[in-house]
Amino acid sequence: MPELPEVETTRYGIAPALEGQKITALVIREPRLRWPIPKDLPEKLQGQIVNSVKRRAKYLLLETQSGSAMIHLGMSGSMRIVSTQDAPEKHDHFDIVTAAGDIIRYNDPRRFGSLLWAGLNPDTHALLRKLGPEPLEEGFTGVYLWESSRSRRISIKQHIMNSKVVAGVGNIYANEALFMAGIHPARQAGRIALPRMENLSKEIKTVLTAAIKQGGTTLRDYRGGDGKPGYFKQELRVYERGNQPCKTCGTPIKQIVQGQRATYYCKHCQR
DNA sequence: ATGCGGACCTGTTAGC
DNA sequence: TGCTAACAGGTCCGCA
Repeated sequence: MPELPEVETTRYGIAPALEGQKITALVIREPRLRWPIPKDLPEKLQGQIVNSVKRRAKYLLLETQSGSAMIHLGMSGSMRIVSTQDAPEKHDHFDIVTAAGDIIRYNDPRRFGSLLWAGLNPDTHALLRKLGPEPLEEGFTGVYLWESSRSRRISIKQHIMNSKVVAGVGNIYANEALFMAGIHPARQAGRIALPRMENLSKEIKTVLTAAIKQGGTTLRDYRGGDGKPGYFKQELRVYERGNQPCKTCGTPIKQIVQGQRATYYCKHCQR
């Protein structure tokens, strides 16, 4: 499911039930996520007040006085707010219960997600320390992207999907941004000139911002924290459109595999 | 340092 | 209709 816009949509959905609220319990039903949920996490969280819900890359950070809980949704995770009379369903791996009586419930069929503890300065956590800049912040620019790619022989698509380069650009939005920027996804990152990198950094920001505005992209079963699907799917230009006509020129969209991930592009519009 | 492939899981769909 | 294989929104790790 979730790329950056979907994680951001989830953040909007769950923040009102968490911010300023006291956590009365963390109920774990299945600790075997990508990394096991730490055994001492329930006692760490119990009694803590959530000051704010933030996002770094695709991690949600629940900030409390003593540190932050760090949640990743993996490929198939989602969170929703339920109440005490709602029985847990299949793959509902943990609940965060608040003093107001809300339950923030985590569901993840593939269990690629995680729930970890990050301490008082989450940026120093091993999983966050090496991340590149946030794509929607000022530190991510065409100059940065250009400098980060000199002498790199990897394809531009794999380069922008590398979380050390920029945090949180996943497969859907990498495909879409490259189409919007008119750049062929297989082009070597180190061979793209600065003006085109300026263009690409802008399109990454534009496509992510537009997707957040639409509540994310619902492909199969994704729902935001408020239970609504995302409406960005109708805006997709190339993703999952193999053999269908390019919305700009009509040429059939090509589908290839790069780094074991599906890539879609228009061979006429992208060079 | 860089790049590649494998690994972790379950559910859905395409193909025979 | 039913079985099997391929594929799916992520990303870390180990090896060459």
